[in-house]
Amino acid sequence: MLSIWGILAPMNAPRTARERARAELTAEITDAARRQLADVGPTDLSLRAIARDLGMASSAIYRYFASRDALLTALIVDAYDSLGEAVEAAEALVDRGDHLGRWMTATRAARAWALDHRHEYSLIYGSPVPGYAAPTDTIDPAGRVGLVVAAILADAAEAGVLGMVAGPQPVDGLIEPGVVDQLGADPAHAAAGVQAWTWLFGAISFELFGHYNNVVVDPDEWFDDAMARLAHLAGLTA
Amino acid sequence: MLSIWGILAPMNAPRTARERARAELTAEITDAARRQLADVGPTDLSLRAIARDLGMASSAIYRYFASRDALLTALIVDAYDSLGEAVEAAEALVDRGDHLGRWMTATRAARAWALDHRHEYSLIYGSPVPGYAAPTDTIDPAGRVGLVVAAILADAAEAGVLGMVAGPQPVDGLIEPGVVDQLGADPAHAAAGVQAWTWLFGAISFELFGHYNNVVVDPDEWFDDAMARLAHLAGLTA
DNA sequence: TGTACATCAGTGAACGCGCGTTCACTGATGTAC
DNA sequence: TGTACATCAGTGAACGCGCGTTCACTGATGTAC
Repeated sequence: MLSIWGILAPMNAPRTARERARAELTAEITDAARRQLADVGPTDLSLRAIARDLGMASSAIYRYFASRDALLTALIVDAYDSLGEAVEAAEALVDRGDHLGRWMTATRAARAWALDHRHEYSLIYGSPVPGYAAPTDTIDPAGRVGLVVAAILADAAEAGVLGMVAGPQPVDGLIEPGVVDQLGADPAHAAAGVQAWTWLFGAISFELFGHYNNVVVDPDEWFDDAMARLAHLAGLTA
Repeated sequence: MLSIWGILAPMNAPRTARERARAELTAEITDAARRQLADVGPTDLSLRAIARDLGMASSAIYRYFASRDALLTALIVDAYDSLGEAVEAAEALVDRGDHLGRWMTATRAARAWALDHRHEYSLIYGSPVPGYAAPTDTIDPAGRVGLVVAAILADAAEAGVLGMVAGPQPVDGLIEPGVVDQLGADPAHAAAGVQAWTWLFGAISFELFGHYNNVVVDPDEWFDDAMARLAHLAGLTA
């Protein structure tokens, strides 16, 4: 029987019963918080309500999270990771050579995740939670979807099927050099990629936040149309 | 001496001292609320704090607004109108034949307004305020910026300088027929216009909500580049 | 292997806060005769 | 023009609520000899 601990143990294994219990309860708290986010929005998320849900004293939460903000940070990281995983998993199933298909699948997966996790989506792509300052822990997970987009563009470039960026060519230096490197693209396509990334979530936010009410007929069709156009914009046609 | 009341009087003039006082205090309340929004975000907006700021009893607010939600609605309408006016005013100064210039000016004005009114922007384009359901009063003011965009495209079409929508042509029926009519465009350009409208605010939100931190070098340049590309997408090249 | 001490988890009461909303009341403004 | 009554603005106290966080304490788990 293969244990996951056998693999992970070397770095930070919960060895004692206490440590195991601690890891489990930490997870139970974030789970309860996520459950609460299903119907309540980040601002109304309440430590006391979470404690109630778990049948424990509200003060007990403080054994696991230093403050409400610390819990929020954990939830934000989890949300980015959950979204990132959903997008990566969906995209991984598509034929590597079908770059446009990979883009459409990845973006549809992002939208589906958002529709399924509306308040978790708000947590990461909505207006910032008042009084909360995101620590640096959130930077890496936040980049996962962007990296998927970048990989698609990079693969298309390598296959020689990446067209020019549509419209006026972006000047150099728009994107931080470190980020351009990380994306592994030429500056023009890096810029186009960041714009595609922006507009992907712009479209999802508009839908989720109700701006398409009485404007767009069929949100599914509409999204596909927008994403196809975005792909074209970034030079992705096949 | 021309009085503004002389012009507006016919419809709903505050004739008695009482009515005048009422109109003034209503304005003072929303002003105080807006002042509070300068540093506190929609969710934390407090009736009691507004009353304190005006030196009146918190219960007095209820003579002017039925509830916190009613006040929020007024603020939302005002914010849409303020944004709409800023965009309309800026755009109106540009040579009518310079369609691309009108687009760039309009979008820059939208961004400038957002940067100057961060929390008011959140109020209208951020995540919905929890527990608040937007009434229909907000629909018309919300459309003002969209109409400016539409007018630019329509004028370009009339002048015969509106190119095709970039990328795959949008299928018909994506946008509600009533809205297409209101925009006064063919269905393809109506769709492109709504996408441009979406992505305009997508870009502004990403900037305001911090997603460009450590990604984009110069937000001004970046915005212009994105908007130029968007214009191209909608067929606007001159 | 058993004991003595240190560490940690969880409790329950309390602190201090601010909020939206209601209500009975006082005093000023407006209206009809 | 003056009086009698109705309408409205604003007050201040109260209701009922929930929140994040702290603190002294009890009991269980882990560790060193």
